[in-house]
Amino acid sequence: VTLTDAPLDYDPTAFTPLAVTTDVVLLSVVDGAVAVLLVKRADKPASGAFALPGVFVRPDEELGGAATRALHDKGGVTVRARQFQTFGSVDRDPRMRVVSIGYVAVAPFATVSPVLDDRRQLLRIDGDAVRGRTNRKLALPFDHAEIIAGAVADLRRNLDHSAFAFGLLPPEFSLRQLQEVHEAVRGERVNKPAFRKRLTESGWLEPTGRREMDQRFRPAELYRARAERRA
Amino acid sequence: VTLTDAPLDYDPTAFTPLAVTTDVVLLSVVDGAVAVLLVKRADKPASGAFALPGVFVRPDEELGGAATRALHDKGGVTVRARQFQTFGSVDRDPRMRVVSIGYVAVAPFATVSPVLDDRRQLLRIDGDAVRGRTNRKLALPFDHAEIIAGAVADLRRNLDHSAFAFGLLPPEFSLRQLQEVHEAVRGERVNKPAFRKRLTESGWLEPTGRREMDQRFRPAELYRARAERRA
DNA sequence: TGAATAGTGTCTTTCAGACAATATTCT
DNA sequence: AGAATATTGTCTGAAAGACACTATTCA
Repeated sequence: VTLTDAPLDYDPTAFTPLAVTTDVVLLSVVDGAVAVLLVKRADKPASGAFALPGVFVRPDEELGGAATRALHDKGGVTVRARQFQTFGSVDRDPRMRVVSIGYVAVAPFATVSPVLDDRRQLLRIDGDAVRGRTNRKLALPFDHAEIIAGAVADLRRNLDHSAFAFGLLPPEFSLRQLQEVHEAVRGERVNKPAFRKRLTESGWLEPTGRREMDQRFRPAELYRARAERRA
Repeated sequence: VTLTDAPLDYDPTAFTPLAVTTDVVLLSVVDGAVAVLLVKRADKPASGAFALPGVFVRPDEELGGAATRALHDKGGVTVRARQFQTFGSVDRDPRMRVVSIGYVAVAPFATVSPVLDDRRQLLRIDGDAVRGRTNRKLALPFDHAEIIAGAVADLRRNLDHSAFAFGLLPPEFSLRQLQEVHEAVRGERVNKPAFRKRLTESGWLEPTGRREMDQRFRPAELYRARAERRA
């Protein structure tokens, strides 16, 4: 079915197709701070500027598939993404009207680091701003700053309600690492005993029996995330 | 700027415009149950069936504006709507590819009741299903059942975190009414003293000094929602 | 043995649920 | 007075923060 011979609904004059994209915010924690994967744009507008990986949604492609494709083809990373908000201001793209469906994904630094180069960077988020390699505040094209802020807010909201946060860590991790991730995302320190008690009794964690290696002092127990929550 | 002479991005073959709509889920509480405003469709497909009020987004129209227009023109109600999720399965509309941005709104029954007639009905939500006038489960067109379920879940999540729930009540209300609304949305009873203490100390409520009238027994104090939260 | 971090115990505060008592209004 | 509901008080248990203590590892 093409667009032109489709039956019309209600008000025939109101129906004009729009450009639809997905933009993906891949978040990670680097040195105790939340960071976002940005890709240097090859094309106009804003060519050469760092921006979120995004693609136009194809007519026969699911929205989640488009998000995965954006992250894979432009970001070089293959992880699951979750829809969080849609951005569609009339003037958000200078070329034309573009509605962008925002997706958020998380990954441990080790998963992202192999693909980083001149064109792909994992940049620290400092409050509302993204800071570049030289610690300068980056001006992002379109409304990508707003999209990133929305993704971080979404991650913060869902940190406790889901297993989402484990995606920021390697498969095996210590409770200290988990706490550092929580502190980085929430932007504040948390109480150690309370955090440990809450998490170990949450049913999400499974002890591996292994411990940290190459530590200078007492090594920590390692845990992994359970696929299914358990009592 | 028209779509055809716009500059191309990255992969030129990937860019085809899609139809974009907003569908609005207006929720209210009727007789202790959550209900949704549905409108009888005038056009194909599924003409004559009850469905969510929705419109195609115009090229020069904000998304929120399209949601307001859908609710106003098709629903006959003028209230603020909030974006909650975007639905875009390839086959969700039999005519063609349509991406729909879901909005949720709330209103007291008294606001909606004047516009109800044969074509516009406020129907009770029972678990996952919508029940019609004759208490029969209604089969909704497209993925509107899924959209409604998403809106209810969103309302439930945000019941405490925002002033959103006050929109389900008239400007002045008693604590008992407020508790009934919370119970209807959450689908379970709540503890009365705890609820009262939590709400009265939340900073959202302002006593009006007035009380209920036309009650057979002791009248309850009336409150109104504060625009700004206060200590 | 000491440095440094992992992990635990205890006290206190806060908050919500359970239950019941008191207060108010109308018939 | 009595019915019926509004409002409040008290007890209890769960959970988190503050603080400090014990345990473990390596240099």
